[in-house]
Amino acid sequence: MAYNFTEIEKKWQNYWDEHKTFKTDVWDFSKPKFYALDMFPYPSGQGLHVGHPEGYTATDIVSRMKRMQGYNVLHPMGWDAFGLPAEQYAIKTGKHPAGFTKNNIETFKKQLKMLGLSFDWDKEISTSDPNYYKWTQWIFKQLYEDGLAKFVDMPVNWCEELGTVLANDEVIDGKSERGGFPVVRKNMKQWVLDIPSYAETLLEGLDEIDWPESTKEIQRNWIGKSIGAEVKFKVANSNLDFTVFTTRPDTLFGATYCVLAPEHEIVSKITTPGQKEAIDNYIKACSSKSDLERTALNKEKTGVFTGAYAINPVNNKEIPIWISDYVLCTYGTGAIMAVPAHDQRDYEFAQKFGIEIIQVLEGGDISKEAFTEDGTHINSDFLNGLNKEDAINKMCSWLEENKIGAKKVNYKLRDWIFARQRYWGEPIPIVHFENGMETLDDSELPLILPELEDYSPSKTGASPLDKATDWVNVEINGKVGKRETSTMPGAAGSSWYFLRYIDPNNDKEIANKELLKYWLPVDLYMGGPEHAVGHLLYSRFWNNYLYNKGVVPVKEPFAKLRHQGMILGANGEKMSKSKGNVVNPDDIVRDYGADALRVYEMFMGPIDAAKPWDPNGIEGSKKFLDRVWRLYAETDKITDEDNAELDQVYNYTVKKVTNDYENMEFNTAISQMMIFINAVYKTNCFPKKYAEGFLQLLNPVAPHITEELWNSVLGYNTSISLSKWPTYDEAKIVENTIEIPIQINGKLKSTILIEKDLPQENVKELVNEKVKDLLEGKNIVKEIYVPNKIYNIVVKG
RNA sequence: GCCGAUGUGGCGGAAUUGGCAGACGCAAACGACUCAAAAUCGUUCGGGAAACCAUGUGGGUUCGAGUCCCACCAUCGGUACCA
Repeated sequence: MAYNFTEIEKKWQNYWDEHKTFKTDVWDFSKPKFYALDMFPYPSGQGLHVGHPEGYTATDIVSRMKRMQGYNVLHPMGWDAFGLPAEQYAIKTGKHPAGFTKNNIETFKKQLKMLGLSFDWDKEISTSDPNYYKWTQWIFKQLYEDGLAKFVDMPVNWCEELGTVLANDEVIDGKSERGGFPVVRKNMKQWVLDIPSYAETLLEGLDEIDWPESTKEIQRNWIGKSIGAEVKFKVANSNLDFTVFTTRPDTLFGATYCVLAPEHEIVSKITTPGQKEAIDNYIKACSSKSDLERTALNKEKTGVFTGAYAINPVNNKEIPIWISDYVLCTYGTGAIMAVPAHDQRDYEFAQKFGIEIIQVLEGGDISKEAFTEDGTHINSDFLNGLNKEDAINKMCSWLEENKIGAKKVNYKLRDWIFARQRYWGEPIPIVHFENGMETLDDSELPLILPELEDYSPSKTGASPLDKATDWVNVEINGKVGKRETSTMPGAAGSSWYFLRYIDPNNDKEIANKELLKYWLPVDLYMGGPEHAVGHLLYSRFWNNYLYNKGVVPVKEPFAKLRHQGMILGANGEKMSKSKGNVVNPDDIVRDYGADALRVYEMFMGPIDAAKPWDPNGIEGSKKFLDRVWRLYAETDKITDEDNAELDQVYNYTVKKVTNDYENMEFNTAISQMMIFINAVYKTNCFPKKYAEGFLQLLNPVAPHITEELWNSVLGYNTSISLSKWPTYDEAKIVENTIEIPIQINGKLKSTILIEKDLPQENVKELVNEKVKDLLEGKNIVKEIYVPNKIYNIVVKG
């Protein structure tokens, strides 16, 4: 018989709600703490998809086990409620985003409760709640006062279709991450956060945290540290100069020209009259190119000679100055020295425009391509004979002595563009006056979003908030000003939400200091790998900043991070409506129950791997739960007697499941529980203490059925969720009789049963007797015995 | 191009980290129960008649390799003129 999961699951969900079973007393410092966090969802109108329960179940399993092991567990959930999709929907329907966001949250919450997740709902937060974004605004204010939030005129990623600027991580292949609309470079006055000033801190912090190595590597690449030198070049026949950045100062003798970015400020000053027209045309052509065009055209080098020459400081040779868009104004100094013999890009450029190529390193064939590896220096005066490392050091010293350059570290990491010309985000608490700007006083926070008739953005870069004239025009201390009308990006609210869960209703500070000290860092953070350089970098930045201010007690917010892999459709492709392979968790819960869904998603494979959904797989998981149910509720096997037959498998199961949960290897934990149940089916008597222990092991994965059996079969009237985690007896796990494989020349020929720790001589005797026939006429060269593991005989002839 | 990850039966995946490859589950086949089917309970289940051959391919180290080393191929992620 199959059990009535619909009834049972509802019953226990209500029980947990009514009894506040999972409410965390954050002030109880008597126990060790465990903070288990999920990346909070954006409450879209689509509701939950099957990917959500995967990560949430994983943290829920660990949370439930830790709770039973005596930890004080914080396991909260909330809503990343500001963002573009809600706004696009508001524009289309004219409805206020707050209204339908609230409805979406209700739907999400209902769906999450239906999955039996042990969240403490008293800690719930939403980023669009003024009581929450008051503190997002407060943090912004601190950043502004400390000079890390700046209002600057700079080229930004402008998406006309969305009517807003975008951060670098929101632009993929020259198109907007949301919607795939074209993105162009445009100069605008923008709010940016100075994340580059934290580049080194963010890089170093990666060494201290337990994160997937691949994710750390993505962050390292994104930060993009490179060590080199800056070198000053004088412009011939003028008193102007410019500075280049290079990682290969050792190749300076091979520099045969310089290239400036088209936007470089010195270009107009050095261009000779004869070259002016060509230069102006080139600059014009570059500025109208979109990012997409620039990247698409990167195969063929283009550029124009300025007519001016620079003086190579090491040998006073005059070398031509060109401009080209292969040099970016946003990296380094926007100017390079070009060494065509030893840089592939310079090589292509020099080949195309017939510029001299001077080899300064031995090796390679520079008639075909640049030689970019290490080698002995030649044609380089005082560097001759040195290798790369020594030559770099010697050149840097020389540059410093002669005051024409110095060692320099550069990072690819750019300012975080922090304003969006949109409605549905946190208002920036700044007022612009005739002469300057000011932040709002703390007492004025939260600065609440005004109501609007029309949420649509303009194509010109004006924010929808500009239309709220009553709100925009303010008078502060007798001065008349205008509010800042751009809003913060979605990643603002999510950069610190994990702090707020700890003390969600505090109206004096972002959270109580003592509580932060006890609860931080997050012990387990679970979410998709797609946030590697967005959210996961921004929140580390904010947390490091707040640490420096003494607001939070730890530098790194997330001590351990794990990713859940994507659940693919049954055909192995990404789920999508157009492919018709979408699995809806509501349907699965209705047809099989939440426990079966949880078991299946955890059993599918390693948590971080991408796995296809198999409709038969969910059946199999349900069958396993039915088997457990029948064993407990429909047989008389459970007795007070002992059963030595189950000692080994039971104790091993407790050990393995406990370790596997700890290591987040849920698929093998479930396998072991299946092995245990199979063993119990084969025997006549199921000792009650083992029956209890097994239910406790299964509880984190399948909380409803285990509560029900704990209560109705084992007769407890308290929740299994609050029971004490089972222990095991190591002595009972070790088997006394061991089957030893016998190999001849490394190939398995036979096996033999021996007593554990039998002396080698005795094993040798037994083995040789066993494979006597196979050894006939052969010379035994060597015998290898790995005690209690394997016996290998090497023979000849 | 560069950086990172992955590659094991018909399928999802195990393998105590160098020691019996294929645990557990799905699918399939057969049997029991049933008038019958479903459900359930058993049994079989990488290939090959066997010797043997099998963990993407080709080499290597080792008594012994899915696991370590070298070269390559494929798939997936990240990144892209970053000097």
